[in-house]
Amino acid sequence: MTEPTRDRTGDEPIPEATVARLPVYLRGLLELADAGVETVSSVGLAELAGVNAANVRKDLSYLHAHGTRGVGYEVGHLVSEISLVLGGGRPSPVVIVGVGNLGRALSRYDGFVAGGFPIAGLVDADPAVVGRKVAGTVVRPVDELASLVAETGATVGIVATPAAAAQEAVGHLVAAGIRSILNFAPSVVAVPAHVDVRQVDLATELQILGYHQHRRTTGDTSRAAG
Amino acid sequence: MTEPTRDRTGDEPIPEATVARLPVYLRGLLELADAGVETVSSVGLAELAGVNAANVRKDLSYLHAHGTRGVGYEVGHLVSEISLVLGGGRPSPVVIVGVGNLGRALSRYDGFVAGGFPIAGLVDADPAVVGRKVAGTVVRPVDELASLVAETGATVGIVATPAAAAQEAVGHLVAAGIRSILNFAPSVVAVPAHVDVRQVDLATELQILGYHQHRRTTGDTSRAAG
DNA sequence: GGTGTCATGTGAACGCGCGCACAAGCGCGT
DNA sequence: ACGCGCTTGTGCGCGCGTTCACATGACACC
Repeated sequence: MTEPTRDRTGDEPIPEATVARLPVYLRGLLELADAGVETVSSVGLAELAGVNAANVRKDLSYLHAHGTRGVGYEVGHLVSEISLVLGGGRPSPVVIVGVGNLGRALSRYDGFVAGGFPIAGLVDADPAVVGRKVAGTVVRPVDELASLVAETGATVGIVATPAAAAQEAVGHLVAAGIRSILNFAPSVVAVPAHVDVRQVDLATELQILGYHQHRRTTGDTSRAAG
Repeated sequence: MTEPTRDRTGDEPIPEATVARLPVYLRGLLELADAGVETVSSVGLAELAGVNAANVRKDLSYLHAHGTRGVGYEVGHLVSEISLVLGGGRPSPVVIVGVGNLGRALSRYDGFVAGGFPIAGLVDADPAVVGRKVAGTVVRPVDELASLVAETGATVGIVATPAAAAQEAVGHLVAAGIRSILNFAPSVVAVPAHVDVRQVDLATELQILGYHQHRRTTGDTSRAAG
């Protein structure tokens, strides 16, 4: 086992692939909790999350969520443990930059609030949009971004601008003190080292699907089935 | 898992990681083409895409897009080559299931059409939504999904329903002959082996960001060594 | 026409992540 | 009390992906 420098309680570096699966586990666990289930095995959780059971066990071993041999894991304990690791235990208000079609949809998306990410405010560069009320929140101008972040304690920024404005939007967010950014604009943005950006590109996802489909139809050797 | 037995011209299996980068390259190349640039080096393209230059070269080596030593790659050639690999050369109409906030935003998203994915139609299970016109298209009931796919030749399905309805929506799409699905619902869905599903979960992305932020603030290594 | 400069293309090594398979351990029934 | 069955926890091997480093080769300039 490659043991990193330290093994302190609470801040071992969890592998990125594991972190990406934790939210999926959490969703399944919350469903189980709603259904009144109190314990779950790695196999059960694996099916719920669509991954391998050994993978689940290894993932959970990175947390302090030990299970009971012969029984399984306690659902409630796992929920609180994963929630703690992912969110630090408290909600992270989100600022959305760019109130176009996508920005409006995101501001109304229930999953954010449910997942501990309430909408702290909306910002747009277009004067025609500023001042309008969207999803119960008044859209504010870009130059109020810093004060908005300060007031609400927002820690996450969502960029939902056109591609051409994405880099500028990110710049504003960074200047306002935001260090976690979710970028929906189809544009590679540059950020300082201490800022974390995740890219969500809808068209890219479709193009990846397109590759596989194109591959299945043209390079299809299963045509004559052998 | 497809059989990597064959190595014919035109359908070598391109590594998944490479496929995921090709759309990013394509975006950068289109910008260059717009700017009138005719050739680009692997270093230039790497900066544009935010990846390593050697990675770019290896990625492009999987395509039939050979460059010229000492000069670089021809932008136009790369564009057509990547487009061909990703889309098969022709547009793939998209059917959107679920016309809630997200579905409406997606139906109006310009990037889809620009990327070769025109909206073929909208479908919803809610009778109150069916018949309404969204983004210039009339929402149709779920039971017309199969005929809609047949009429429009749609090849891709987007699921933008609540989580509880996602599995059913996927079932309808599969039954209608769709083999490429982009699922925005926060739910793991089961599909037959010949169907390809990509998951885009907004809340999950935020939670991953939350982990890193939580880690930076609590397990701050800049504190004291040892 | 020769030479220098530059960029491609690729061989090899490193690291990460995944999955198998097994040992360790807990609980329950007898 | 004891053994049996179930499940966790993990060591190990394999494959993918990334990156460095270098040889190959084309173009431009003189």
